[in-house]
Amino acid sequence: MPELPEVEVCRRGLQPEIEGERILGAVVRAPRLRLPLPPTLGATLAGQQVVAVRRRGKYLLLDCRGGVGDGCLIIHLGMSGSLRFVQSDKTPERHDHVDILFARQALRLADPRRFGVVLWQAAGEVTHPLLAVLGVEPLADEFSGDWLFAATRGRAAPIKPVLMDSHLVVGIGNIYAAESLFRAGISPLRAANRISRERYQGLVQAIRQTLADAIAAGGSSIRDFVHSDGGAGCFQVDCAVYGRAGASCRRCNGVIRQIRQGGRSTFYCPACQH
DNA sequence: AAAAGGCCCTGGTCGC
DNA sequence: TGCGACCAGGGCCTTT
Repeated sequence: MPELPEVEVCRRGLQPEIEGERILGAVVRAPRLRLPLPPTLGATLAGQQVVAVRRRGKYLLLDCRGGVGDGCLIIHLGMSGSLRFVQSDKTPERHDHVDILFARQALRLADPRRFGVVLWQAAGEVTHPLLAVLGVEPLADEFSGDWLFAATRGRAAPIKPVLMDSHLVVGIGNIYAAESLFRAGISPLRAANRISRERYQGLVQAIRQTLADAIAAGGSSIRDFVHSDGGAGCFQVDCAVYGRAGASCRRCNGVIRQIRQGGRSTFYCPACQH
């Protein structure tokens, strides 16, 4: 499932291909994903030039200029979304919901589970509600141990679901939350407001390193996919704890445990994480 | 305000 | 072999 690193790698793959290019139109084959698709997307995008490819959290933002009016195409890949370039006349498969048409190729969105989002935001409007509520970027300077310590005062919930709260910090999903906590030696069960400032500094470093490693791994594995949501769903092919229930911890040889938090699986090493 | 649970969706896996 | 139960999971929503 695409978390921040996957989306960032996707952005980097898209940028050289479409920045500065003109959109000829769009084909929309599904009425809705997580949200209804803009019914007039093709007409809105026709003639637009892509002037920038940005990322905010797990959202891809394609800034556009020209056409019927400037704006931004907002794409979220949900859990199972992927983008790839195809020849425009290539027969779409069952879950190929949207094509963005360029002169030499089409950018095709597939999303079997339909948790993704494609929206158009006209320029000049207030920040889209989906983006307005997002927290800080974990790779930005602002995201520091001091900041996270301060932000978690009064949060009695376990640290793992707190890390996954996109209103606090964006882009950290189930996999990287588990991996980062393992790297930092912090139990996913520990209350967020019972972690010291010093340990938060270590956690922030662990998060940054985990995300950076995954981006690096993903950047080296791109082929024709702009983004691949392949089996493991994470570029960090070599997860230390995620998906390893019952296996032995690589640090202490203890047994990796799987529990449920907030309806979601959590993997951790009870011996290494406190 | 925070926290917990439900819901959306499809494909893969597992037990009978 | 077929079928139903269950799981995966981001992010919204509602309820407490």
